[in-house]
Formats: sequence, structure tokens, C-alpha cells
Amino acid sequence: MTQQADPARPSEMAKSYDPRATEDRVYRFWETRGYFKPRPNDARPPFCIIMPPPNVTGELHVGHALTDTVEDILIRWHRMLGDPTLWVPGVDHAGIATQNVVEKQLAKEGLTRHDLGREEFERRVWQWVDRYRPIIANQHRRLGASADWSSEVFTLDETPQRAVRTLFKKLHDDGLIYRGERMINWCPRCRTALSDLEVEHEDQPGNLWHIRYPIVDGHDAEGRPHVGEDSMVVATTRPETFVGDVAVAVNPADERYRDRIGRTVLLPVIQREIPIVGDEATEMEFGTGALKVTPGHDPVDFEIAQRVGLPIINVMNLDATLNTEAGPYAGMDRYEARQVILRDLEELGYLVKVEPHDMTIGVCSRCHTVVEPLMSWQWFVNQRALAQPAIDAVRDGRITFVPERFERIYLNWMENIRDWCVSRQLWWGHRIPVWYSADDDGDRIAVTYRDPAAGSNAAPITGTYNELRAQGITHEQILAHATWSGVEATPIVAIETPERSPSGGGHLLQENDVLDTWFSSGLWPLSTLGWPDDTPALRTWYPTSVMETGYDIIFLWVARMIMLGLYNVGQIPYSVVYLHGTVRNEHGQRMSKSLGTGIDPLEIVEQYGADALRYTLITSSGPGNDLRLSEQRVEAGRNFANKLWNAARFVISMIGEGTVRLPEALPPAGSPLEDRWILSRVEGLVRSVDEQMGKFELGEAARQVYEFVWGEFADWYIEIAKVRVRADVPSGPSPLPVLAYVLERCLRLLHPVMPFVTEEIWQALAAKIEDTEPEALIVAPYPRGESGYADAGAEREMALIIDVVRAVRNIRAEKKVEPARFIEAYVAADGARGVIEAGRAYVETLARVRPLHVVASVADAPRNQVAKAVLEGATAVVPLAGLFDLDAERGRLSKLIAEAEAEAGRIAAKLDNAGFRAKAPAKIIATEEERLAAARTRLDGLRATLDELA
RNA sequence: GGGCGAUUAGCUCAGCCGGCUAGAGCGUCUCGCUUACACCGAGAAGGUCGCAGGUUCGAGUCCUGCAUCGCCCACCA
Repeated sequence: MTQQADPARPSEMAKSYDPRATEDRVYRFWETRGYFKPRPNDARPPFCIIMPPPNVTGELHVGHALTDTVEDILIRWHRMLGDPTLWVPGVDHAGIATQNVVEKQLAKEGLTRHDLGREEFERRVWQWVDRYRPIIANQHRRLGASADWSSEVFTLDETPQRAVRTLFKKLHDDGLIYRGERMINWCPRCRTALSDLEVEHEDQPGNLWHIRYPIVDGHDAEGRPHVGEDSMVVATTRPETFVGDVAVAVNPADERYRDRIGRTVLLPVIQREIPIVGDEATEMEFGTGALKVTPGHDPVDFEIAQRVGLPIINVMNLDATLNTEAGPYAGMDRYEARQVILRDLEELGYLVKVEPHDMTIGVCSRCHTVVEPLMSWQWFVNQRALAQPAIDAVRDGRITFVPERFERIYLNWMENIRDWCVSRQLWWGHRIPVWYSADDDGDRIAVTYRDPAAGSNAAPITGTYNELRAQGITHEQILAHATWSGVEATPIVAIETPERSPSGGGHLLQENDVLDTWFSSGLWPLSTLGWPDDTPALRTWYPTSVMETGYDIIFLWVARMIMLGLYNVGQIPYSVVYLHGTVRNEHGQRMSKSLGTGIDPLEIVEQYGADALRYTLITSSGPGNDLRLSEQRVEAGRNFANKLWNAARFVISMIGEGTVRLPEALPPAGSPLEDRWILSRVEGLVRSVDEQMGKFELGEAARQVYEFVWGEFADWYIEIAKVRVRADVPSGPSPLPVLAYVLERCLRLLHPVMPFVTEEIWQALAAKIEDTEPEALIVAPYPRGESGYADAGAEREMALIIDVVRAVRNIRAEKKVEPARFIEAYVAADGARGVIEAGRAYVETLARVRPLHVVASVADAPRNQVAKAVLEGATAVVPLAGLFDLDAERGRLSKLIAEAEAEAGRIAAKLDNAGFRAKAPAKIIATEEERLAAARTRLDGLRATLDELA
């Protein structure tokens, strides 16, 4: 690659890192070079992540940025480890959510989807999709996501469509999907059934109304009931449903009501006679102990009705207005009806009491409308049969969760799983692959036909298919302008859209409903890789490696992928489920567009750079925990990128026009202490990062690199290197190879977290290094700790030099020595004289000491008007002359002595404890003994110093 | 009603198998434009790790109970 043609190589390094001048260019460099595509490597296991597909509903929010960050870190890490690595991006059609946003858009034009008709409406939604898909993909790119864009999938693409139909057919053939009339959650605003998981529960203050139902004491000649004084009082939170009551239930064990079981009551207003029944589900302590049974609108009541054998009355229309069963209340909205009914009951003397009662109500997770439980014909998937293998897979450890605790949550849900209502009365989504034959079942298909010429207010024509045809309405007109229900007809289930029914008829009506979005999502690890076809991709990448997503969709998504993966191909979809938390804003609020509490990730990228955002997201919290995104932290991330940039700028400018050769072998024993030290430290860092990454402790790994780069490499090694390259220092080996080597290691370690700045620097640095192996950092091997540079002795010795520098600096600051002024100092270090002597030049420069006297013992240093710092292995003595303040020095020493005494006392107490000596590991005891000795030495030194002051 | 998580410096959080003299960033204070970086450097102050018990030689870390906040699950109308 030539220098001019290389889009990733900056011509010169600016004074500070500018993400805006870098990120797009570097991303294009990676993408055009094809680095995001998997590279074959037989020696390594494949690594694959299927990206959770964001909804096409709009732009990405910070939660997606967290997903991208975590996944991209894992992907980049594995790519650098040499694994064949694939990250599959995708987008979700998000049935109900997308339909809602497009309907909202239509509403602004004064239109409903019914004004457009199904086909035209779908066209509108596709326009929306076409607009947002590229926006979303571009946002991923801005965040640095190294996904293989050539493999991007949309949930309504051809293959996922076929996957959905294939699964549906298989479930149907196995008897695991069925059509039935069940009690479901109905959203009156979205006008569709919902699964249990799409209902959110909210606590709300409400009332418990006590209503009196008179007991029937006889009938007249025509059989009309007659009531007396006696009555039953029921307690309810939903008085408006009394029109649908079919019984009053009491607990059979309830002495108060036992003898009333078998009698009947008369519903006020409605004048319907209903029985008093006994059922154990009735709580004696609650309310009056008598329960009005409304099986059409309450799941508990429904079960009672099933047990006792009661009819079911549906009193509600699909828009939550009362229907004709409600008599005088027909046509009223449910809440309006509540008020009117309460007023009537009160006027008629049937309302006995009202008491406040808090309750939990279900609301639609998409629009927050109160959900209505009602009986409805829907398609259901039997979950029990699918659940067992999915339970086993987690129990036996084939699938593990990070963090572990989510395993129990998953299992608990799986073990109590209930059937899944999968049909949705929407227009946007995977249409259920079921057809009805009008030729064979024309009398059993109920059709509602809206004549487009008649205007939208005209009443629809209803009847069976055959009846409508008899009225001259054509099959094509029905297809275009009608809805139908084939609950009594025979379903024809097929993968390919059938042309004819089994009996040969050509008039087919496909099921109106679409499938729950999560039905196709549950197939995602399979359908993205080509299933139901047996593709090379499927064989290579399935089962995938890690499923990384938010813990909030364990049931909605993760559980279903596991069930369906095992059901379809008998294999788990992935072996690790890594769950991240919810991103909140600085005030701990959930991100919400409607509340205006959302944060646009691209605005942060624009201002601080993608690397800063990524670093912040990954270090702000641990796996599974929520995090608050604060701008200050992003700023810190930005500063870190800049720090790295400038450290690199220094190294590169030092190399100048020439090039440098990296150290090839262990540093020889004679090489400078600081070289052996930093090489040992970087080796330790590499090992630790490797370990943390392996445990999915990505944030901890990033923090460790940060600490190293800033606190050790920049603060100490670079500062020392400056001294070394200056002319006034005795000549020795150049620090350049070590500088370049350590920087290069850091860039590799950090690349998964901060890909842009590291690649940009690396390209510049690589040009200065002889025999650079890979052509880009993104594909450079990730360090794993095999350099052999570990050197505990060097680390100990260097720690002493750092201690001495710090001690002198501390004294200088406390005594207010002018920063620029050089002062004389002594270091007494009997055993470590050589070490200090070797580091003399660094201590002198870094602590601004000149001259530095290295002596054997404190006795060889001045005693009067000096400040002393007693360190482990050395004592620093700083003569202060005019700056010396006896009282202040006494105070300073007394405080240090007190601290040292406390510490020595604590350790001594521990060591004196017989139990500790008997039971603690020898290594710990030895450490404690060393620490005690050190503390005592320090204490002695400090005491002696104080005594001398007297 | 059941379960889970959080509670550590003024703020936001680390502290992963118990050995800590409890860390970081931001903020605060005192200095300093020293030719990589003021998106910086040097130094400092600041915490009885929510409360109460317990296990242990040793507990921020494990156990029990409680409190506060948050979340999830759940058919008491």
C-alpha cells in the first residue's frame, strides 16, 4: 500500500486528536478493504454474533450504541485473535411498532390505514422502511460497528419469510400451533390481540364498588323472577362489566353464603337471572366474599365459568365500547359506561359502598392503552413442548448466561410458560401462511365487505362468502376490500403460496392476520444464516457464539430463539447469552423519545467522537447492570483518546525521519531499569486484559489499559524517556524501541474498545517501525501475554524510584518550594544505593533535585532544617534552610507517625492472633510479616526524625 | 404475593473465587503555560463501604434479618 493512496494514514499528527477528521475516513478504509468479512482460519474456532435487529421505527438511541459497543468489542477482539469472525447486522420490521408510527404519520394527513386499504398502506410502510434502513446502517457505521454489511438481513426479506412459513407449517404439522377461541389481551387502540409479554402492568389507585344483587325468591306464572329483601353484595373494580355477569361465586367453605349456593339473583337493570355458585377461587377475605363472575372479560372468571359450566357473554366491541349485550349501555365507551352504570345503580339503590382500592391494570406496551381481556379466535403456539429442551440446554450448561443470575430468571419463566398468542390483527408483518378455500368452504367463511364506492361511513356488507358472491360481489372485490374469518373453515397451511385448494378450487383467501413480530425474531439466528436452506453459512456459523442483548427481552426474544432453534434444527442457537443493562440519562431516567429524555448517540459522536462514547459506555457499568450516561464521563473518554494521541505524537516525533526496530528478545540484563520495568508492566497488563476479556469483563479490561497508558506509560516511562534522549544525560541505549513497542501493545489492547483513534495512530506508527507485519491494526494479532518480559525485580526497584520522586515532590509542594527551582536532596538507601544511583538522572529531573546525594544512611545526610520522607527501602532528606518551619515539620511528622503506628498496630494484632497464624495461608502470613517490618522501619525512621527536631 | 438488583468519597461508578493501608473519573483546594498533551502536569483534602446480627484467623466482598430506591414476574375480583 502506498502512502498517498492510504486513506487511513494522516499526513502529520495534529496537536490534539480530532475524531471528526478521522472516523469516516478510517471506517471507509476498513470497509473498502473488506476487513469486516470473515477470514478463514482452520486453526481457530469460528466466532459469530447475530446483531439484535433494531426496529425500523426510527433512529438508533444510546441503548443501541451500547449493544454495538459490546458486540463490536467482542467481534474485534476475536478477529484479532485470528478467529474467523462474522457479525451479521439486520433490521426488524417490528410489526405493531412500525405500523403505529406510520399510522401516526398518516394521521397528520388526516388519514387512517383504512382510507388507504391494505395494499396501499403496506406500500407506505415500505417507503418508511426504505428511508430508515440506510439511516440505521449509517448510524452503526458512525459508531464503528465492524459488521459484515454484505450479510445484512431484514426480517421481511425472502429468506426470513420462508423461514417463518416453514416454522409455521412444521408447528402446525406437529400439532403445536392451533387456532382457538381463548381469552386474550386486546388493545382497543391498536385493535389487535397481544401476547402476555406485550402487556405491562401498572399500579393504579382505583375503587372497589359494592353492588347489591337481589336474590330471586320465586317466579310468577309467566316465569318472571320475583325478588324479595334478601340480596348478595358483590365487590368489583369494574362495575361496567356487570352486564356480562353470568353468576355470583362464593367460596363453598364460606359459612355466610353456603346455603345460598344454588339460588339465583337478578341483575339490576338488565334483569337477567343468574345463579349463585360455589368456587374455591373466591377469596373469603376479599371484599364481601362474593364475586361477580364475568367470564367474557376476566381470566379468573373465565376459569370459574369453565369449572362450573356457565355461559360466556361478550359485552364489548373491539374498540372497547359496549355491544348490544349491554342493553341500554350499548355503544358507550367502557369508561363512559362505568360512570353511567354507577349513577344508575346508585339511583336505583344497588350501589352499597365505595372504597378506595389500589389495583394493577394491564396496558399495551406499545401505546399504554388499558388492555381488555376478552374472548377471541386467535392462533396459539403450544409452548410447553418447546420449552423442555430449552430448559435442559441451560440446565446442563450448553448455554450459559452472563451474568449468571439471569439463568434463574430464564428458567423460572420457562418452567411456568403458557401458550403464546401469535396472531395479530395488523397489516404489517408476516401474514399467516394459512388459506381458506372459498370453493369448498364458502358457507363457512364470514366476510365483511366495504364497498369502496359507498364511502367510509357506509355500513359494511356482512355475510358468508357465498352469500356475498350471490349478491354479485366478485372474488377479486372481496380480496381487495374485505376482511374474513375462516374459523369454521379448514385451514390450508403451506410454505409456498398455493394456487389451488386440495380439491382443486382456485378461490383462496389468505388469513387476514399477521404474526407477532417476535415469531420471526425467534428464528433470527437461523434465518439470517439462510435457514430453512442448508447453506454453507448455516453450517459454518450455526450455532453462533454469543447472543448479546438487553436483559429486558430475555423472554420476548432470547427464550424464543432458544426454543425455536432447538425445535427447528435440534441445536442451540448460541452458547453464551451476554446481557447488558438499560442506559439511562444523567438523572437515572429511562431513555424515551416521547418524554424527551432520550440521548442521540450521534450527537455525542459528533461532539466527542465514537471512541469516547464507546469507552464511556463500556466502563460506566458492568454486565447486566443499568448505567447512567453522563456527559462528564464521555468527556473523560475523549480526554483519554487525546492522551493516547499525544503520547503517540511524542513517540512518533522522537523517531523523526528514521525508523525504529522493535525489541526482538528479552531485554538484556544490562538494559535500563525503566525499560525492564515498563516491559514487565505491559506484559502483566496483557495477561490481565486477556483474562478479563475472557470473562466478559470488558469494562474492567478497558479501565486497566487506561490506567496503564496514563498512569504508567505516559506519567513515568515517557517522562523518563525524555530525560534519556536529552543530550545532557550519559549516553545509553535509545528508549525508542521500547517506546514504540509499548505504545504498539497498548494500541492493540485498546483497539476493540477505541477502534478509530487506535487505528489512526497505528497507521502512523507502523510507518516508523521496520518490518511491520499486518497492514492494519484491525487485523493485527491481539496480545495474549507470551513475551517473557515479566520481571518482578525491575518492578520493585522502579517502584522505589517512583516513591522517591513522589516523596520529594510532596515535600516541595508542602513547603511551597517554587516549582521551577532545583533543590538539593539526599537519599539514604543502604541496600538500594545502586538502584537510586542508576536512576539519579530521572530523580533529578522529575523531582527537580540538583544535586542528588545518594548516601548509605540517614546519618550521612544533614539533620538540621530538613524534611524527611521515610520510604520502604529508602529515606529522602530534603534540606529546607529558609523554608523550614519547625512547628509545621513537627506536625507533619506527628501525623505520619500516628498513621504508621496505626498500621503497624493493626498488622501486629493480626500476626499475634494465634488463629491467623494457624489458619491463614503461608503466603498471606509472609506478606503480612513483610508489611509489619516495613511499617516498623518507617515508624522508627519517623520517630528518629521527630526526636532530632527537638 | 414471589423474585432480582442497587445502596462504597460532594456527584457518577469500579472493586469479578474473602487478605485493602478501599480505587477511578468528574468536582473541590494549592501550585504550574516544563518544546506529546491545559482535552495538560505536580501535590492535597475527602469514605466507620445503607443498618443490625452472624460465619471466619480475617468481611466492602459470604450468610440472615431490616430499611430505602429500582426492576421483573404474578388470576385476589
